[in-house]
Amino acid sequence: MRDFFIPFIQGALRSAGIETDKEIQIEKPNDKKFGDFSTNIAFLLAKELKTNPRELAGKLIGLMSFPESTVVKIEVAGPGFVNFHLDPAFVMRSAREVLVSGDSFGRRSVGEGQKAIVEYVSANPTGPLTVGRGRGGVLGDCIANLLATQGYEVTREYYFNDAGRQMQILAESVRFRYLERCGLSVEFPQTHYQGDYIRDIAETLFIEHGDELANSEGLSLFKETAEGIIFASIRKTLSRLSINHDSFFNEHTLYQSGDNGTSPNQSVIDALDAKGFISRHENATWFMTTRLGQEKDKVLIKSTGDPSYRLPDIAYHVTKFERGYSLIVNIFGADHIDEYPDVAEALKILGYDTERIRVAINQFVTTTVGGQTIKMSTRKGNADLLDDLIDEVGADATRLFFIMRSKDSHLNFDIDLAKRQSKDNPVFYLQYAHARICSLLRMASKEFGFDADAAKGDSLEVLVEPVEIELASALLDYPEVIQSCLRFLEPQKMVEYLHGIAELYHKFYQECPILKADEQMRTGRLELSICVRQVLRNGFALLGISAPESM
RNA sequence: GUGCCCGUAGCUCAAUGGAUAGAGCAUCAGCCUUCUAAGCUGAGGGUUACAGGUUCGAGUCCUGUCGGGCAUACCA
Repeated sequence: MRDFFIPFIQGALRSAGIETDKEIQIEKPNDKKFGDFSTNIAFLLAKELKTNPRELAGKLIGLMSFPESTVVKIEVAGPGFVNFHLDPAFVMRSAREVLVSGDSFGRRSVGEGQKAIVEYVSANPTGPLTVGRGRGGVLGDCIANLLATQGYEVTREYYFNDAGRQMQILAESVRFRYLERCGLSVEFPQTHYQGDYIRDIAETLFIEHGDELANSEGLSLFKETAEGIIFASIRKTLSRLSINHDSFFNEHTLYQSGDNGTSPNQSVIDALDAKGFISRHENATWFMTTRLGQEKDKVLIKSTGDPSYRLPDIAYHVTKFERGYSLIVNIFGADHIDEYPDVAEALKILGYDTERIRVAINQFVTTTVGGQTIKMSTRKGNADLLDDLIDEVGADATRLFFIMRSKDSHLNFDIDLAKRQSKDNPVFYLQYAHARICSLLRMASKEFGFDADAAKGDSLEVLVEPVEIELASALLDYPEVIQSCLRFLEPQKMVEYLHGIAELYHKFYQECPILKADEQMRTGRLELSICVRQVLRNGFALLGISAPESM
């Protein structure tokens, strides 16, 4: 809807002989007395034109003319806002687009022909997913969904490492538990994974092999078994939340030589070396980040000869560019906050355009039960598990709670609140609105033979109640909400928006009789209801929550 | 110590640099012989942690102070 105004404002600017590259901002005033839309363009230009905003605004509205029955009033208000008042019939006519576009309402083609990659979760298979990981997972998944609506060809990728030190500790942990299971007395180190799932894996091995592994020193069977079981459980947990990656990138491939005889890791070292950013001392290979103003250099290859996590991280990102992605989105937890800057610096040195990369860092999740905070740690085995959370509150509530807050804020996941099957739970509020419409349409079909699938929106224009106009106008904001979510990588704005739609619908439902109205009015209100249902459905799909037809 | 995030109603949180800072919960007062009351209407509740600055305009941007979280590894 905002786009509607742009050409007219540009036209007025041209007529006034004003050239500017300033972005024309259209906003929806909070207070309706300021019109349906407004622009602050006069403020933005007043300074460089050495005039006052009110005067400029007055001049501009004199140069704007809108088609019949679209904008009914333009006025200058306050210190220089230009406010537009729409013809309600224009709003209702426009709302037909929701019906016409259906499931693709809100879609755009701006990303057409471009590949985007979203990397999220990326937990190493050392244990079951914790609640904290879920937040990044849902955030990444929603961002991928949002990008897909804009025409991007989206890859959802999971990056993992099954070769590092943590996996070694995992294998040893399983072996200790296995030896215990064989009846041998061993001391389980505090540094190792304490969780019960280690015992379960050991039990699996014991059932399959009895105690015949007790004397072998090799760890590979322990590691492979653990990895297989844990990875399967991670993927199962994710799929419960409708998170399904289509690419799993194993860090190990970065160690293997390609066609040119060098590994991606080695290529990074060589390239950085050529630029003079590599030094070798103390038996290690260093990335000279001090040349970039940092306090210390960073180790890329340890004195053991193994790369530190930084090197494959850089090499991994190189592959994202080399695989042809024009948009690269990374979702990290706050604990990895120091990881990305070094990667970005290295990529810049190697000549890659880091502007294509967008990083979303989500803050931590604390869960509270009965007002008490649970601290989490995978190593100590007292983590609150994502699976347990889903068991308790359901997949829809889990997803919604994870994204209903800004990623920059700590999330306080109140399990008691989410568990309550009552109006306190925001997911019910949204879903109830959808179910209510479905029920209404079922009844309309039964009583009047109303065919929702055949509705074209021809009767929308008979609607004149303020709440009806407001609702239709709000529905038309949906495409812009998607763009806003992407601009800030904040799907939470969609939750807020849908909540507002649900609220307006409930109000409309309360104030306006639908099935009891005369035929024309009834049809118009049913059509508006279908529009609402469509926007809710589309929004729910982006957020990955279900749209129940009855509750 | 340094870097990043946060500090907004009793609680959990919103608010592209815009006009009188908004929702939900909780509290209080109303609305079902009427399409789903899992709903709606209304009321109370604020020096946006504090002090400066930038400008037509600051919760938002800049500087500093205080408070909380995270990170500061040859772990990932």
